[in-house]
Amino acid sequence: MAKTKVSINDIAKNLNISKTTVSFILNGKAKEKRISDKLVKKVLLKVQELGYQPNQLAQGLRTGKTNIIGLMVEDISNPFYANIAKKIEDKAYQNNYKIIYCSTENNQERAKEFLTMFTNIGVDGCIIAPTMGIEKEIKDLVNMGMNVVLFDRKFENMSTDVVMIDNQGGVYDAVEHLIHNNYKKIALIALALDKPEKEDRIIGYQKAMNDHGLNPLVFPFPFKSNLHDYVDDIKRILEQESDIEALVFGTNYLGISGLEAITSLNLRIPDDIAIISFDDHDLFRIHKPDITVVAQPIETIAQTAIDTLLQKLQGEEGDKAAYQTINLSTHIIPRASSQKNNHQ
Amino acid sequence: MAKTKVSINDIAKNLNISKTTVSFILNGKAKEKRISDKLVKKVLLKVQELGYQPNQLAQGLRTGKTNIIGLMVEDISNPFYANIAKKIEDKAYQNNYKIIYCSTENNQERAKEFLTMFTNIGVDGCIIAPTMGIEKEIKDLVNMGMNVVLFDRKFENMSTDVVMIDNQGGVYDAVEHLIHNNYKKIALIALALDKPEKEDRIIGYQKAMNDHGLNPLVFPFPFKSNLHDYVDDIKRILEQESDIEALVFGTNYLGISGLEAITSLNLRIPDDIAIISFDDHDLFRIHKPDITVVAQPIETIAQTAIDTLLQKLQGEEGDKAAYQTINLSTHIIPRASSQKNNHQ
DNA sequence: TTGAAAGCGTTACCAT
DNA sequence: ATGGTAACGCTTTCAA
Repeated sequence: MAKTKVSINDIAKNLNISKTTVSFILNGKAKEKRISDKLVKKVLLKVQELGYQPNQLAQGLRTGKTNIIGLMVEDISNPFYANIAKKIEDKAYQNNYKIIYCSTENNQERAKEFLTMFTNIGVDGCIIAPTMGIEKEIKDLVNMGMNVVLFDRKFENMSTDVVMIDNQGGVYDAVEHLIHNNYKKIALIALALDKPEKEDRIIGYQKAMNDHGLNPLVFPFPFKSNLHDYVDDIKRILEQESDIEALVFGTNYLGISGLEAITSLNLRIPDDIAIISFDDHDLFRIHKPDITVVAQPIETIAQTAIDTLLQKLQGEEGDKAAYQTINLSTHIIPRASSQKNNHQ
Repeated sequence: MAKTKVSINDIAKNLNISKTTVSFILNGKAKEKRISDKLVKKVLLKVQELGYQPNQLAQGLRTGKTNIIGLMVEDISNPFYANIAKKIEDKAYQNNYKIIYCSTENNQERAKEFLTMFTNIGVDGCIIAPTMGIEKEIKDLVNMGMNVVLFDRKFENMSTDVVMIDNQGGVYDAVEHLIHNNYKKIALIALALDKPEKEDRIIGYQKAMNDHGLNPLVFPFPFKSNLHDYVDDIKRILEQESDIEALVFGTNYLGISGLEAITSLNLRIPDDIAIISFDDHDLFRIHKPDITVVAQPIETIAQTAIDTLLQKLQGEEGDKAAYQTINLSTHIIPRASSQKNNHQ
């Protein structure tokens, strides 16, 4: 911690005026308080000279506002979250907010501790991609008056703004895309933090399969902190279910793990097996063959989340009551991994 | 910001004792102050009951310690930095420190503003992967008594701890690896934020080439915030210098851009051109053929940086004077992109 | 037009 | 063994 910082008192003493006056000037209330232009200039000059910077801790303590936004994501090293974080941080910064972020690794305990940290530190609001099991804690936060915007996952009956994408529709489209390319035996490998029947990506898959009279085949996975563990699991699936024609992956790291599994089994994409993954990724774009994906509108998600929060933070107290759920749609980026060369 | 938080006063009033006593108990000074076990228990119980959490702003204001560490990196969406950030955050969290991070995008102005933000907010220390041109600001920070650990890049004559990797040696090894695999016309594509002759990765390349009597061919690049822009540049190079046999990339995103360029020109790796890149990446591991890399010891870098800082923060005032530069070495992960099948 | 003083939630010195 | 109170740096009400 910096030692000898110059405080508002130093400015005041140095100029033989009261710190009140300095504070007024610094907070742009000079006109309102009809402080003479001369004095204003003198103070501003001294501020420059002494390199005064307000202590945000004291400011925060006094005003109850810290200009800090808490951002909680599942895994900051996942490009999906990293890019959202970057965008959010950028926008926050432009509006004079700082981001204090944390990466939960889907650890419920950690997530809870981060939430109390947010309140202890006094963040003005937070943007959260919630993990399972922290519904109560978030509710408490909201009840205490914290401004919260959720994204990526949501809870039922929660009084917060939510930015979601159409997970069901995204996977539905993916399955249809495969069906249109003449694949029939299509399996889904997806994360199921909650019960499978409550996971939208699984639901979307099942709907699509049913609508086309095909048998669904779902492999639900728990979250694993070591992503490499998925590779072996997927290899096992591929070995046991060798008649699978196409695979849909519910997240980018499942897709990447799948790619590794497929490669190590010497299967060819898309001839032996077609694949399509949720979330775009450099790797999917550059891989040969390149991989068809269900792309999330990352920019829009970030933009919407931060805009919504800033509006709450800067808006009237009145409109705090109005909560909205914003649904954004995904789009398929068709690439080589989902269309057999010799087909049709 | 949370509204009705229970304060230490509430506890005191509720129990009809002074807040001093509560504070002593909460800070583990009960024995030292010989407070009765009964009272201690009663207070702790009430704390539980009321769900008291200390206000860290007030704590910070009073003690001059915030338990916040500032982390500044070039680009949080680069897996190299993201993984380091994750590791650092993890370790910090275990030691009851929070991370407030920011991503400079190599923007000098932004970096400077973040640094003043760090002091205004009163972080206890910071870990910085510095961009060019902020040498003076970092020096000021250090002079104010801030604990600073630098990594990834360093400045000369700076009184801070530094965690570096052997950039020269890493590239040197890469070049030798290629030479051993019978490549002669080896070019380097690397970032040069500073003058090329001051960039260790460029120096290492030149040394290696000279030591083996080969002509160096360096393509230095400025930082570009849109990484896609590199692709076209690299394509142009490949078209103009069609006799290049092997390419060394100075960073992972240059390597990825190179891969895109090579693919779009329909060149085969490693038969038409061999490549080796600095920094490992999922993409390099999974790409076909997989890409040889100079891997940085990410875990160790993160571990060393945070350990060094924590030691400073928690250690005696005395050892602040001792600064060390820690050099870690890289290692080559040989893969298919750097050895011709028909060679030898 | 300017200033004194209270107060935000803590900690810590000095009493008792 | 416990409590009163000043202080951290700032904002803001009230007074002059």
